[in-house]
Amino acid sequence: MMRRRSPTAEDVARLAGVSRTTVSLVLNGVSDARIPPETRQRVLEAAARLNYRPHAGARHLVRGRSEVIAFVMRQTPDQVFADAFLPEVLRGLSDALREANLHLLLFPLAPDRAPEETIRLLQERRVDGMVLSGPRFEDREWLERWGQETPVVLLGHLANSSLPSVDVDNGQAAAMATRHLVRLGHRRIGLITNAPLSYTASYERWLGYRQALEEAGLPYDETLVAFGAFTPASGAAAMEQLLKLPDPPTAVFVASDVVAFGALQVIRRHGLRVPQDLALVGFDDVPLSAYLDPPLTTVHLPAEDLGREAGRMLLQWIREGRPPTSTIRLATGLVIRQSCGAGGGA
Amino acid sequence: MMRRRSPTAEDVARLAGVSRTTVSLVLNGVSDARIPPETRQRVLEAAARLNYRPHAGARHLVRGRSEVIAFVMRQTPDQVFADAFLPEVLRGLSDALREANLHLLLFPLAPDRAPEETIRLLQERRVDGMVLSGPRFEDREWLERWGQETPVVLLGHLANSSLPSVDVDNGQAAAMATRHLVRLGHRRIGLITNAPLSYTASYERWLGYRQALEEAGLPYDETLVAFGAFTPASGAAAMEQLLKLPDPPTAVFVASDVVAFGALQVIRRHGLRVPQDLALVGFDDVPLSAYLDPPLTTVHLPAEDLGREAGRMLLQWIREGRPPTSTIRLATGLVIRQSCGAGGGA
DNA sequence: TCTTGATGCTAACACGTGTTAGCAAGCGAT
DNA sequence: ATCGCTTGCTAACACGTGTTAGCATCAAGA
Repeated sequence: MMRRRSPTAEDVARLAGVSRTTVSLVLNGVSDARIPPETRQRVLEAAARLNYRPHAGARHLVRGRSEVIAFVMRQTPDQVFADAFLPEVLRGLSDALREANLHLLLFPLAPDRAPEETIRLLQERRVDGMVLSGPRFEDREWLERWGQETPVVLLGHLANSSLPSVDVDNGQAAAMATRHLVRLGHRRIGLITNAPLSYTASYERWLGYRQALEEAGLPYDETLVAFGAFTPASGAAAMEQLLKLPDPPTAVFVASDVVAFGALQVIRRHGLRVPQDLALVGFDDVPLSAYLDPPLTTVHLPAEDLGREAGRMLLQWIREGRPPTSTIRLATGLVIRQSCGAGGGA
Repeated sequence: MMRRRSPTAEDVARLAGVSRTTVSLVLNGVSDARIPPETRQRVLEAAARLNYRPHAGARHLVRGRSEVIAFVMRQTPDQVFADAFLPEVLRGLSDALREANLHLLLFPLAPDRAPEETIRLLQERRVDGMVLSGPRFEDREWLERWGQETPVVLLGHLANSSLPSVDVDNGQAAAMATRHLVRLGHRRIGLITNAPLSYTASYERWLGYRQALEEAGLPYDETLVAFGAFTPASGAAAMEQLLKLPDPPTAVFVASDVVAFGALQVIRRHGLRVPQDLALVGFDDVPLSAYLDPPLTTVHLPAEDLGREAGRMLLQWIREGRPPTSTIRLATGLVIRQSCGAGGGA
């Protein structure tokens, strides 16, 4: 197990019978250094024979670029839904970064912890950029400051922030989901939010819901709105509240699949059938919501695309040296299954 | 946006009125260098004032340690179940690594891609170790070779490999699940595997199932075994096959929750009730299986612990300089809900 | 024959840190 | 006065790479 020293450019140079400089010029393909093909060949062969790999640390030192992007996860462990998409997001992101030879360094940062420690580590690593997934309100200040020195892209939305971000078009999506219920003939349509309205995404979905009602000439009835908070349990409580109403809704848009799971449980406990007695539309298209009974009609969240777009924006910033001012809002689609009552094949 | 040069140890030295060596000695807390408290204080203050952070690349170069661990994800995007646990695993892993100041560098490596490219990157980065999640049979050779030079821990199991690994005790778990059904009085207990038996985990669960039957004096009936392959669709097909039997089982152990989702759908389509007509036990305890109808009784997979243990083993190898020969098998627990017919509160 | 310019290479510096060997000053003991 | 020992520091090297300036050699042109 003695860990032997890896070959250096010096070793390659010796084997090829040239100087280390020449090795560097050849391997980096410097074009204005006129190296004749035969020398080039000798160097390449020597490098291959020794299985030479340039030392990333040394390269970082001299080039000033670490070729590393930090991925900071800010969501709580109980925000299950966010978790469900993490792998997809990571795939999209690393896909986008691959072409630029950038790598992802992971920094879990639980929301109940102060960011100082993580900031320190980010600085030590001299990361070339950062993607923050699930920014929180309290993060605004340090993020803005950080953004002065290093490219940052937010995955999700942060109010009053000038940083570029990638998110789903929550308003459009929620309106689309609600419109779908309107089109199916419902007049009393409830809303269970995915989180308190202090969360931007939650607020935007609420706005979309209201907009769709307004378009349809339906009144906004406050009693038909209940608040979830990430978990199925919260969805169950919210649904209980709605079912207790003297005149309960005939359809509910639940702005999170996971929250909808709890809601669905409660509906069943009350002996009601979905969609006959109560129609349901969710949000997120969690991988397993297709396998509920009944399969959940829901808004599809393009997780991999979100990651990929975040990667693209970051690359753009890095390449051009200044932040793209834009904020990207990805459109979503409605996945019509059976919980809304419009489903085929039930 | 001009990216200004970060302060170096030299800058700190100048500000504190000492040499760079002294700065290094103070900041690294070298104990046998007798630095008087007041000098120490001056250096610390200067470092704080300049917000000095040592350059990780330079450190890597001189120390020979990158302080980075590679996390290689080998699972396919459609192995949904693996995805579901990734975030938890990552949390456990990075928790364990934090104390040693190690960080996680992510390498998605789709199973249909050759590993050479990734190997090259791992070598360039000079990672201090690696965790491979979801090793595949074809990976054995390069992994063994890699393990000669760098610490590796497998998350999951690889046949005929001498590398340390962390996995769930599949046999024990499957036996426990099957025993539970036996105890509930079932005599004809079916099995739907999570994957073809060529997968180690699948094979071990099959063995555990057989063992439990044998303990109970029940015959092993080949016709009661159907094969799933990761997806709900495969579970649906397998369950169709079992229900077509002249004398179908009264209970089925499905060795994967996700596969069980498909199976459950088919059961419902046949107009059968769970657990009254057919009892079901799953495997994995996917976050959402608690919200099925009925909630799924299942074997809990301690994902975060798996990650943490993998981290611990890796640290041990790094510290002691030689691989721990052991393979860790984490015990699991049965989460009794309602699909098995023993559940409370239904 | 001398100049010019291209060709094919290399010496040497820079990047920011950890670490070893050792230097100067002070001080007590011989 | 000399020796030895401690205290408090620093000079200098090493780590592996990218890059700039420049050095020989040779051929062609004046």
